[in-house]
Amino acid sequence: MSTTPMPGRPVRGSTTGRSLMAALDLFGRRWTLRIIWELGNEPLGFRLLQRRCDDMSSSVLRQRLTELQEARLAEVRSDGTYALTTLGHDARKSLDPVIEWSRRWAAALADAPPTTAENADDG
Amino acid sequence: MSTTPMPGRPVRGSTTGRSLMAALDLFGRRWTLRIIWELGNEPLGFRLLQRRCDDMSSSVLRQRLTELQEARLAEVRSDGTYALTTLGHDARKSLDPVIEWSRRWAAALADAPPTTAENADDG
DNA sequence: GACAGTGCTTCGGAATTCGAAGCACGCATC
DNA sequence: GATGCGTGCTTCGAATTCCGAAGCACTGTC
Repeated sequence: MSTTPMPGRPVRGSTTGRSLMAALDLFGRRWTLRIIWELGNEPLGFRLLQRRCDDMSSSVLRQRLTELQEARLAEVRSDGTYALTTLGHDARKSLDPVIEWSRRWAAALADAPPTTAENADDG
Repeated sequence: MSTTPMPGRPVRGSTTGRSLMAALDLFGRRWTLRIIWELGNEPLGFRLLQRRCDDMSSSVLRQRLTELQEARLAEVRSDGTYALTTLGHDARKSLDPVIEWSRRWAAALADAPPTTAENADDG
């Protein structure tokens, strides 16, 4: 454990350790983006957060929460719930353009549906 | 195969299929963010792209490239190199704030260095 | 033909994720 | 004080994903 990507130290699969690569590595882990997003809406307890994340595995959630805490993006509040730190909220806000893009993405795919094989005509 | 997250269809572990969740799932796969980033700088051939991504596994690169093509973010050009589509470049641009955030992240951690697991319990 | 570089595939092993179960705890109700 | 419920968190076997080295077919150069 404790392989949390951090700026300034080597990133998984890399030796550069540039902050961007560290961020890309941190965010490129399953559920991390989603957790930040859900936590950005409101502080949540462990089990409720798990439910919000499509009932993701509790073991992985625990690991992600630890990573997020080590990376100073999340913290435990006095009432026991998890919340984003100032840095965490800042990160979540940086995700806003991605959110907007996803809408354009959906619209673009709707306009020009993929003609690939596996996507048969479903009405 | 073909588990590429797409807006409008169920996302891995989910049944909502909202475009945001699809995007979060797509980006939350190892190397995906990095590939988009590298391809955003310039079109690259398979092996060169692999090198740019810290010599990531070719099998995974192949899979990511397929997913990116299915998601209409990347395409193969006439000269055989891979490049981002308009949608892909749009996505990469939406990542810019994340880049900027990663710098602030590095700066914040430098100011208040992590207490590295078992720490001196300061205040 | 020998050599080098390309995109891409295969495959055994390592790492990550999953999912269900369980533990210790607090808090009501009985 | 026993029962039931909900919590945060842990454990662990299995499924999935990722890794990494090797190899194939093809292209171009000498």
